Amino acid sequence: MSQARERGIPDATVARLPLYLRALNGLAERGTATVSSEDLAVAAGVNSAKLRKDLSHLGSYGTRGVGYDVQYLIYQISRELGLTQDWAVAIVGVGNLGRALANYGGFVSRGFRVAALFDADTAVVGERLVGMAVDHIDQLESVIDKRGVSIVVIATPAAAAQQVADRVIAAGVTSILNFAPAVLTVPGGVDVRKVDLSTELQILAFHEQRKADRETGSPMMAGDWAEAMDV
Amino acid sequence: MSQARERGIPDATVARLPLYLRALNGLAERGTATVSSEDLAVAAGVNSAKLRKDLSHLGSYGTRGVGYDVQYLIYQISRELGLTQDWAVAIVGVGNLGRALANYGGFVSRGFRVAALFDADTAVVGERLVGMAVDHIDQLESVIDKRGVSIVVIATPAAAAQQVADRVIAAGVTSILNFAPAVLTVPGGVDVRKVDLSTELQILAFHEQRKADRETGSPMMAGDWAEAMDV
DNA sequence: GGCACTTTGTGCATAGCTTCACAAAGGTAC
DNA sequence: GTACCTTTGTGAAGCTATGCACAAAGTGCC
Repeated sequence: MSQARERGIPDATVARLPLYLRALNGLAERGTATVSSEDLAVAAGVNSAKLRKDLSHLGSYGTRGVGYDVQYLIYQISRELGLTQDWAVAIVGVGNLGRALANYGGFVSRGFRVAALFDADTAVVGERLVGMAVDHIDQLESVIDKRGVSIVVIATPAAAAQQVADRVIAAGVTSILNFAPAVLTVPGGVDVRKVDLSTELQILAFHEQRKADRETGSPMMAGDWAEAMDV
Repeated sequence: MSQARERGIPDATVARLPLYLRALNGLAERGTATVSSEDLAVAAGVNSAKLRKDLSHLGSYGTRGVGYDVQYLIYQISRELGLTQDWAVAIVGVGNLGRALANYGGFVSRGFRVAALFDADTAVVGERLVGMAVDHIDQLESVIDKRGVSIVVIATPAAAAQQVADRVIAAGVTSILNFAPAVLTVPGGVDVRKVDLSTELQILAFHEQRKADRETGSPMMAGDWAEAMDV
């Protein structure tokens, strides 16, 4: 057991725990009782040594010669991730994306609950969505406080994102998931994660282009950029 | 100049280029002509040494004592990311998320174009969205081929994701952006990036819980897990 | 031209992450 | 109980990424 459990799980490990959890839930649904690190690693799409090292950060929950008890490991990971308690999530910005998020099934699953919806557009305020009325952004602070919201999802246009972040932080929120394509500046102690669709596409485009270059053998030269850009 | 430009930009750098590009576009809109690594780093929310090292991988595009020409750098990064050409993107799965993606403004911006929409539900097929009719999934291969689609976004339920991936790969696609909460198994040479809402929330929950633990000083004990889970 | 100032590009040290490889530990069969 | 098999947990090595700190290179003033 040695130095495990001493609080200090690497970020890279934390980022993979949800992946393992999903794989384990899949196994549990199919009635599997125990699983080896090798099999679980395949299901999660990672290297088995990495998987074992990741799990060893939580404690020594496997049995040598046998593997891991699926249910027990699900519980331990859930507990570590804080999913054994209920998190009240607010979504700010009920446009296309905000609606999609509110309706997204897997979202509301284990541990998370959409507790508030906000929008600045009075035409949207009052509308009901997943059994919840949309509140006006003016009520942000009071509703967050009243409903015990601890995680806020920002799905507003980029221009509004920083302002929303400032307000929810002032209201005591310290965890933000940002879908707006904007860099948020936040004080220390506040966690921001961002999901950015165009960034992901651009990364894919980079690799796609590289594959194409390799085939044709024409690594585009740094030619007349002014022409291409008309500056 | 030394060893730059020798093809082999670190993944971590590639992942940040879109961030720099966005910051630069912001500066360009405000009419800024040149920018120092320090200022650009602040705008992008990174360390300036890291920024300079990242940019040095593309080549030596700055001027000592002055900084970087905003327009020129925008062009160089765009070119490196492959945004000077047009990418035809298909979205598979026109549910809430698929619709949100299709309508998402920043998505269709620079370099990307929604060229096809697919769904398995005949009630959705034929519907028009962003000037584009939804095709039935049966037409997947032929439409991908006809419209030159090279990047596919999977926004289907998890159960359908692998099957969709197999089909688009068979149709010649080698870049996939996966929004379905499923691990995709793909052959070598195919790039998959995944965006997972519940994973992000779970990571936030982990940190949020840890903050709470630190305050109350009650690091939840590994108690009767069977009770909590009812197994 | 020379000097002072600014800012890039990068060598180097450090930190963090990944992977290998194996000893330790548990199970099973006889 | 012993021998053998399986699989975990982890030390150690290698690799990648980060950030400091500074020499090199440019600008502009006089």
